[in-house]
Amino acid sequence: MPGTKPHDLLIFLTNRVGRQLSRLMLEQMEFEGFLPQSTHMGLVADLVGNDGLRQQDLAISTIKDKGTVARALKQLESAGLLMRQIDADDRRQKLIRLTDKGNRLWQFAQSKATETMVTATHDIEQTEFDTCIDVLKRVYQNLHQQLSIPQTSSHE
Amino acid sequence: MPGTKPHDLLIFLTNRVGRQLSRLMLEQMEFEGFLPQSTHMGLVADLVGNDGLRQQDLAISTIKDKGTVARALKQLESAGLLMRQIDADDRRQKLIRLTDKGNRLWQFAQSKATETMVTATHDIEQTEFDTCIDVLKRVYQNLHQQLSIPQTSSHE
DNA sequence: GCAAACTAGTTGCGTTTGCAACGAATAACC
DNA sequence: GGTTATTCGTTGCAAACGCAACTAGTTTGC
Repeated sequence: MPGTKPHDLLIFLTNRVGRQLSRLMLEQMEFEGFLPQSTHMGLVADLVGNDGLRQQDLAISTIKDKGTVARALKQLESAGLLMRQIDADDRRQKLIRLTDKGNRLWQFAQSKATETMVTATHDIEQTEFDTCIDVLKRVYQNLHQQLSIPQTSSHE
Repeated sequence: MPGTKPHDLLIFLTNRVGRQLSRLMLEQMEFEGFLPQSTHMGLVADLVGNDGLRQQDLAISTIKDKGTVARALKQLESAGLLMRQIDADDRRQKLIRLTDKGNRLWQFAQSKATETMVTATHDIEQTEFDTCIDVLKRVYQNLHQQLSIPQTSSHE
């Protein structure tokens, strides 16, 4: 990627590394008859240890359209990986909770991820890697607020 | 994203930050009547200062299917942003070169990217950011070899 | 020189995705 | 209390993507 200024690299590097990791990991990810996709795993990652999230929350954190989230959750539910329960306090929203099988999928994914990550980071020191993760987390947080706002409905 | 081990974060962080940056930047990217998409900009980024790449090369570096690349390049060509010229030495392959308009698109994109990147990195020190870029570059390189190999045709 | 194997790019097809329109439930306003 | 505005989730639709089959051009082996 020559000809780019440093700050331009981030958008291409994140997109490409993300796709690389997704492709390499997902091809090993068949779990009890279910073939998860990138979208599925992103949702599961947020749901681990976080019972009771709403679909809207997941759409915002994963930066996916709420329709996309709805469909992916439906598939995960059909596969028995999570449950969607209508909130009694506000019957519009559904509260989402991983099942035991969903949690096992997450454990399985973590074990499978190790090998790929060893290859990916074999020449990278731990402190450098940690800095990278930390920077990405902060970028994510900084942009998160930008992206959440657009609910300023255009009413004409 | 709680409940994750450090090395698991990379796949989700890269995918999410990549999508965040793509969405924020692309919505400002209309250029002389052309509305570029993430795939278009990824290709242009590789073509800047690199005349004569083949479609196959671009498919590998951007980690996209060659059909996807073919279609995106066709659109960029129609918009007058690049030219595809059949290689006289090997008439199967097409050599790709940005036009002046294509180079102007890149300049335009860089100018538009600045504001978003300032927001994204306002609380991040330059050295940290550089380390992050460097780590991502190395991860990209390490995985690149993994992904390029699959041409070991299964012949049975 | 010719047939088989291979490679670069294109195209058809099914899946995934984002956008927009919709229905149901709640909140806000008078 | 009833009307209007918002919000959450679903669904229709069109665009984009990956896979696989295909065409055309090149290389290999005899």
